[in-house]
Amino acid sequence: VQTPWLDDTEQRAWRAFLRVHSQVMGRLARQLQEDSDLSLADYDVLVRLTESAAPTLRPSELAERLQWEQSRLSHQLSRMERRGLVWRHDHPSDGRGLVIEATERGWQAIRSAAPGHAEAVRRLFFDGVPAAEVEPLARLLEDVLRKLSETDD
Amino acid sequence: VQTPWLDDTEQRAWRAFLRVHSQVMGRLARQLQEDSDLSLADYDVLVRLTESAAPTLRPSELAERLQWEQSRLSHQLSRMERRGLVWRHDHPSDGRGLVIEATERGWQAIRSAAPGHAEAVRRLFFDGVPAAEVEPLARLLEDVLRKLSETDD
DNA sequence: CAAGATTGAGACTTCAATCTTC
DNA sequence: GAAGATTGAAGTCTCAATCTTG
Repeated sequence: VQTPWLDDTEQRAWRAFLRVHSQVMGRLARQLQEDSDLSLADYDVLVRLTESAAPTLRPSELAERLQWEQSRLSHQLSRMERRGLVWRHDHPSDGRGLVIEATERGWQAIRSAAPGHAEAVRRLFFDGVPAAEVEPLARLLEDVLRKLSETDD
Repeated sequence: VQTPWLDDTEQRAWRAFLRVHSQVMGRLARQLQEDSDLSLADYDVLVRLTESAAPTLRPSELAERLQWEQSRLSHQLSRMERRGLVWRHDHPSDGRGLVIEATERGWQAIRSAAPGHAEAVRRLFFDGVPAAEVEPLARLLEDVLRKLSETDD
């Protein structure tokens, strides 16, 4: 056990991390909304749904991939279904469950939104990162994730 | 102009960045709530308020430091005032404005919450980062921020 | 009773509209 | 009219409670 406080460099890194996240996400959200009438949550759901090998996913599986709570996903799917972006039908063999599918409208939305979104991520985030540091950064963040998955609290 | 897509390494880095943020923030929020009955938003407001050299801040100045919208801050201050964490009084010289101050209860809350929060940030984030990479990481993120501040969209 | 999923209430954020004082 | 700040409505997230089927 060490002193609880962050040292100056940690403080700088941590505050910069938080600011980068809020700045980039804020701008990405506005860009997506204006250009494609999608929220970031809509976008993430559609990405996971359409990048899946299978044509449909169960809510629990989708929640797992998004790392969302079931309840959050359920509310989100209700809103997206209302707007015609996804479908819910009964699971073919498990009467307790459902199966989620992107509608044609959902596919069109994600196909038309993806290039602009990816371009924005590159412009807002990666333009500030030297090419040679992208791989080390990915590694560092993946190491943090690995550490996190080993602890409960 | 290049291809709009992210390459594999960028994709890895970006997804890891998002996951680290949501994982860490989710756990920090639960820790703060359970140990100190504060939300992350409460915590951030109190930090800015109590780390200020002056005893009070105007809402616009506080919003600037938090990088929050005025409206968000106003709602947040209403909730915090209701719970006795901050005070709003009329600005001494500018009749349009206000001045915000942490109450004694607010000071106690932040003093008692800060060590546990800092410890959690270190454990959840920095334990996964080699000491020699903290400074380069801070630099990298600050460079991204600098780039961001130069662009509008 | 477990698992899969939804629901409703309450807290939080955003946007546009509003109010007051300079 | 512009600046400082608040308000209300609509959308979103979390938590606990609930419903249905295995």
